[in-house]
Amino acid sequence: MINSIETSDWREARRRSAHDAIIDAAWSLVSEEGLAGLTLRDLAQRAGISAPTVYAYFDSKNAIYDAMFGGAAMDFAECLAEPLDYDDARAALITRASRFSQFCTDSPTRYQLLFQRTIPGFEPSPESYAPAIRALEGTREQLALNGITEARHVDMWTALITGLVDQQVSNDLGGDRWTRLIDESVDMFLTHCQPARASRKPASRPARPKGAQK
Amino acid sequence: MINSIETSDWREARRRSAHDAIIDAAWSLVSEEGLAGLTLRDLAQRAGISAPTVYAYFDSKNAIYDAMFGGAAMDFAECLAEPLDYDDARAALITRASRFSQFCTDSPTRYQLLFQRTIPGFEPSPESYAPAIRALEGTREQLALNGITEARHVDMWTALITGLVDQQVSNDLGGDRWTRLIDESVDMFLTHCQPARASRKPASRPARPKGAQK
DNA sequence: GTCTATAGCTGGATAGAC
DNA sequence: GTCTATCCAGCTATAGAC
Repeated sequence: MINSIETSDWREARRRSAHDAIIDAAWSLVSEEGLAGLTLRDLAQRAGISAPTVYAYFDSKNAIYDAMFGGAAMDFAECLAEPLDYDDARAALITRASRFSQFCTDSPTRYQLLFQRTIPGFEPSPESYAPAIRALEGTREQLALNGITEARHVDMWTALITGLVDQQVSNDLGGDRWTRLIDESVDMFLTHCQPARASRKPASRPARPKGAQK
Repeated sequence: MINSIETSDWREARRRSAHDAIIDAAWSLVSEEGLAGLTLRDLAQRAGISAPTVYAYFDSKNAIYDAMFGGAAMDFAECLAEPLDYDDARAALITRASRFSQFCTDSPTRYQLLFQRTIPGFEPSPESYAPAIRALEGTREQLALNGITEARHVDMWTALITGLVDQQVSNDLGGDRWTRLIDESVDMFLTHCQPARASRKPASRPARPKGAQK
């Protein structure tokens, strides 16, 4: 990608690409067999290497899960960090919720890994977890732009949106039975939480014209 | 329990109690080791029998999960079926949501088994699943008593409540960070969904004075 | 770094005596 | 129905040659 790299970076790049190839194979595998269905043998076969070779890149099976988690968390943060329409705080909030929903329904396996802790002995490392925290911070800022700052309202928001997504993923995969309710749900939420605002579309934006997202 | 039972019922009763003892041991085990941590060896040890003896009562490991699921589903339906205050539809709805929440947070493992399908090869049998359907029907009726009949509003309700519970179970086990938001969330929901009603407390109940539950 | 071979373990399920 | 003994499959992870 970048011109003029040194010899040691060469090796590093090669190693990194093999590393990534294994993770790609892992995603491909779990998308078919489920998260718990990941085995080193199958993974190695799909990656075109032998099982022990995997250990040249990862210390353990959980290290593979952690790398998957870390990558997914970064994708997640990136997905939500893309610029929004700052002229309409409400529209931006809906967009954000839709992106979250889209991200989750795009890959239920990824959703399961990131948001439902279901793998027996696995806990993500703090490094892998960090981007997810950044994303929540972004949510908080986005809500603040809508005049919502109370902690309990932020909690209501996360419950509302994850509830919709969870129902969608659990009970209507591939459909839109719940995700299509995002608009109305956000309306309901804003009408309830926005303090002294009668109509839905805010006439004046609350402070801060830039820098909401990353 | 009942007087004058026949000899064949004796045997049946004994068998049933052994059956139940195994399921009890299974719940005890998964509450410590997690749902995926259930193994026939550990289960047998906790039940005070040998591993193969388990097969005298269950055809397979999944049959054990199914029995657990069935019992939990019946408890669930029963929990929600207890009589409510029919004088105040809104209060009854809140009570129902609180019971659901309580039921789920009482035993996260049971919640996981019933509502998050996370066990690799396991699908509950229709018989085991039936009570859960009954319970959802009860929810629908309870919502109808609040004047809420549109399908999309029923879906919004389930998403809202499961969202709160899910966040509670996932991120604040043992606390009440999200469950304490039930009241306010129900208010928000009713204010949004109740068609032509300005105030929260309905002056007149919509039809049907009895038979909401069960 | 990559392989073959295999250790070491744990799991579900079965055989057959009692 | 209950046991002991065992089978067989699958897994993660390591050893050691190349």
